[in-house]
Amino acid sequence: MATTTQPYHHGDLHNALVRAAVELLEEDGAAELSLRAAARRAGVSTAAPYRHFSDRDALLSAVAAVGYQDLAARLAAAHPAPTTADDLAAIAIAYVQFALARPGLFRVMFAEPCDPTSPERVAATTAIHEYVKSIVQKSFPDADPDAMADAVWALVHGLAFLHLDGKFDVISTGAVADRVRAAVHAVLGASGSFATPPDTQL
Amino acid sequence: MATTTQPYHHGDLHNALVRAAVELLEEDGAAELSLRAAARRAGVSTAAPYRHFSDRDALLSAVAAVGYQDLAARLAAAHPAPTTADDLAAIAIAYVQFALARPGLFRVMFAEPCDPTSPERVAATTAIHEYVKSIVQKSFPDADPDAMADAVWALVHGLAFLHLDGKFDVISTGAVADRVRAAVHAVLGASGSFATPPDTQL
DNA sequence: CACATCATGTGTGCACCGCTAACATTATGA
DNA sequence: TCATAATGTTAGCGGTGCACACATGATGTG
Repeated sequence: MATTTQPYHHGDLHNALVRAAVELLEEDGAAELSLRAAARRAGVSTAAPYRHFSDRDALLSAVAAVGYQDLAARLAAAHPAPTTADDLAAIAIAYVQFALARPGLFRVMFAEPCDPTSPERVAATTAIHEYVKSIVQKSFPDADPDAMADAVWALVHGLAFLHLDGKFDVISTGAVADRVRAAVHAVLGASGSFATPPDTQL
Repeated sequence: MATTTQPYHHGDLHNALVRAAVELLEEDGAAELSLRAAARRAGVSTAAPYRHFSDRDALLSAVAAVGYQDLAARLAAAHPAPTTADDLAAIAIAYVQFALARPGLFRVMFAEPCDPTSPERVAATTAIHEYVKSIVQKSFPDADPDAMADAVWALVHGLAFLHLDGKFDVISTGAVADRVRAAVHAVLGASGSFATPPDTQL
């Protein structure tokens, strides 16, 4: 029989809270995520979440973890085995568009002054780091893999944040993609055109 | 004579609040900036700030604006007229160290879901953008200036954020500088070692 | 100088927040 | 069977952003 009366115990409140939190972030990308709001959406009292998360930060870390996985999936979908600059640009565009499409989630993942030692977080971010490194090793076999991985992630991450914060005055999604592609190509084809060293210069 | 009794009118509450807010951010880089805390530090009631700032966001924008100027000064001090990759690396290091030394301020400048149309903000960020562009034009005369400016700012900005958020597992300040330098050099010397196009590849 | 006006301060109150403590209910296993 | 632990509830504390009515004093006009 259907139970119109809610059972006292939720059953899977932990996951329900994470899902509710993600939904709230999707709906209002600007607003801060409130533990109480997540509880309301999950249909429990305001104190219930504390049985599953030690504090707000813990819920945020769990939310961020699902965000990292979503992001990884998006990047993999953008190009399975990138080798050329254009392949990398496609992944960069996917990264930036993830940030623009889900700003609330993206900020929780990266802009929140959270506890960076949360196991969920470190596992997910380490995975991203390894992913970038593996790509970089194939695309730039002669470069220092660690340094190059840092640089590529930073480039893409920086593009995402600057676009997200409106530091670049772009509007349409298509224009964003073009601009990201141009930036990636510019920096990946730069060393040849680097200004001549001081001694031979005017 | 000294006036131990505070006058009813503050005199320059606007600037006092901005200064108080910056101080609070410096003292506790992690904490959220509270309008009430800034008011307390400035020695006025909790409602007084609303005579000078329409809401919390407006104060944050003012705080961010001074942050942008400080940052610009730091960058200019790092190297007055960069042309080589090492010059650019020095500026990148200054940018990252600004973020690490003043995390609260840096987050207000870039990580806050604020109104990006605030005149103070756009003026300051446009100035940074122009600054980066002028540097890039001298260092990479053959590159598309706009695309290259986007890329360079994004690279440096991304490095700052990833270090700030602990996505890179580094501790000492010196190690951070080395790692940033390596990243900048890696990406600025990459195009020559780009993997050969698919047709000639295994 | 007298005085109206207005910018800028204060006090109070509301709704919301994170978090805790004490209590209620139900699932679990000895 | 029934103690116990897990997981819910209600109530409450201090903090926050913000709006309202009111107090104060600087400023310009007769």
